[in-house]
Amino acid sequence: MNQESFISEKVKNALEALYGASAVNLPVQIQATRKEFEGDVTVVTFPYLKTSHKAPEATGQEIGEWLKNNVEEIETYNVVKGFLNVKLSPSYWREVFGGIAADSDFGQAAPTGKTIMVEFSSPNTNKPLHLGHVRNNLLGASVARLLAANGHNVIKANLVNDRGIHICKSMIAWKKAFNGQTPETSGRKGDHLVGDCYVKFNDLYKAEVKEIMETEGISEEEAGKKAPILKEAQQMLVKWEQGDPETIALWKTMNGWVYDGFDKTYDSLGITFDRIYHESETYLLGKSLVQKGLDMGVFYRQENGSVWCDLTSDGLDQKLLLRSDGTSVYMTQDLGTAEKRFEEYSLDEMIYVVGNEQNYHFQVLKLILKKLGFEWSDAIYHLSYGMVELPEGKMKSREGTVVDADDLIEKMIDTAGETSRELGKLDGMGQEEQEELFRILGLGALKYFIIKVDPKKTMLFDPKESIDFNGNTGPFVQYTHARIKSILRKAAEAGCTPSLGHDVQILPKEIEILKLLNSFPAKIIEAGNAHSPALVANYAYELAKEFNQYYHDVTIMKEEDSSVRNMRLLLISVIARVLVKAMGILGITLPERM
RNA sequence: GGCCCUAUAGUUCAAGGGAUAGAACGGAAGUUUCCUAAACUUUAAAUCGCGGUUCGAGUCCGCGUGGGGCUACCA
Repeated sequence: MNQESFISEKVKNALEALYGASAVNLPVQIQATRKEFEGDVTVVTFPYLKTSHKAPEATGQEIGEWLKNNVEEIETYNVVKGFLNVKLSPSYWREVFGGIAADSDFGQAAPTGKTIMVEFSSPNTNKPLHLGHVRNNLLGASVARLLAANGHNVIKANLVNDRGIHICKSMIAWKKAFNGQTPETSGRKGDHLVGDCYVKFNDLYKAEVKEIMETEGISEEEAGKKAPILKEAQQMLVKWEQGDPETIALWKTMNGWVYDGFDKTYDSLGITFDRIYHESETYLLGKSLVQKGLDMGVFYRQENGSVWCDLTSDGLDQKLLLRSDGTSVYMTQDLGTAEKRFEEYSLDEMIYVVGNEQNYHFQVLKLILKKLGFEWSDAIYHLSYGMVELPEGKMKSREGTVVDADDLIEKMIDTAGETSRELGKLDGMGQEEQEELFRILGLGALKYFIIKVDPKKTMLFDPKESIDFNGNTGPFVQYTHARIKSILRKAAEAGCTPSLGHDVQILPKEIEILKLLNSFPAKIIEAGNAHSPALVANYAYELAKEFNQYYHDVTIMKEEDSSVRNMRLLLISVIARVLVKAMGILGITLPERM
């Protein structure tokens, strides 16, 4: 229990004692005391004025006096307007310190027994991953770890879009322009090679359309429909659906290249999945739900045979669920997939990490599931994130401004290397060790930069300037950790053992740090409830900053009193541990030295 | 047209209805005999506009303005 919930409970006792049993239900507003005031925890007393029938100051005094007399851990209190600042005793903090130091997995919540699926990444197999996917992947992976830290059983799922007309386009272009080329013979990473095919298809298509327009003198729209290469792609899709062996074989081969390519990107981002779904296997799901909806009267059938759900009474539109030719749409598939997942895993929550351009889709998905009578529709959460924009605006593949994930990662690692060399930090480090360090730093910078931003906001990414290694960044936290480890190594060499002596004096500065450390578990819970790893990132930064200032202000190895020195060593070792845990949730490794 | 998101220092981001809106980068000025200057200290600089709810609003509500997204028998 941290200091805030501790005081919160005591305030409830005070309210009951002072104002009667009914006062227990009054809200207890607790916050950390601002630095400019004396105290550790602040109680906001405005909500009690009506019950106490007294002025804010008098009410604060009354509650403060009761707390001081009845709670031995409370040392003093003071009242400023409607704010009651409570100061806890040194022995309280000593106990807190000991508790944290003894908890080897501090910040990890006990198992809750809840199962949560997080679906993220969900790429198309016709183009390599880009910056937008990077935000998706980093967000999804860190939310999954955050929920795991909250004690939930987490299933990381990836729904790969491996079928449809777009895949056929890549296949056609490969046959026409890349025949015989493989990732091995071309030296091109598989996902990039297939991406090239997709781009090539569009080039060929455009050329055909232009020619038809000129020779037949018809509009671009009409010519677009007549282009032979598009017809070929459509025929190929039909063949695919019929299971034509040759088509299926090529499809499998090319998708295989893409998966190899994706795996490399996932690997460098440190991303894994527990369950991979392929749309080629799930796209027929949901059709049975259409019948169910018709039977229940929540769907209706038009004369042409198409099936719809009327959502106008909920402020939305009509939603198509089955085309007149009997084929299903994306929504139908998503309904079916959701049902299957909840059945298969008895999920308590299902989180979709998908860009905000699909907000409407998920609004509709939840609503239709509710109308179909699934109680778990409320357990669906769309973790919607904003786009990543470049200084010149949105990424546009046509203008070649798409930031490729692999290029980006490589560039980050290179930059980390250059910076390290400039700073001359590489003494006595082997080549391999150096490269591993550059990877850790480059990716740390990238991950932190992206995760620290509130997911729902559009974020700006400036490839030239945005990635700093100073300030509120991943490398700052990494640097802090490396410094602590360096001190601890020296201490170990000198034979010092971090420990908390019985009568060691703990300084106010140190109590500040203990407050911050002690709020870590609550921060994890708060971040988990908000599905927001950004809160964890900001916490880690705060803590790292506290350390840097602290270390500037106190002596450790030079400290003559060995019990004080050992206490400080213990304190910084706890800081290091909490930093590792917090940054681990973000998927960021903290180096031992740098 | 309808629906959703968003607006905070020059810039990129914070701020569970609470006290004097907090950092970082960039600008100005300083600090190297515990560790590692990727650090630390000092300093200038902001809530889009108008109403409302509240003891108290950057935060909640309404209207307006700017930015973004969605509104396919595409996925």
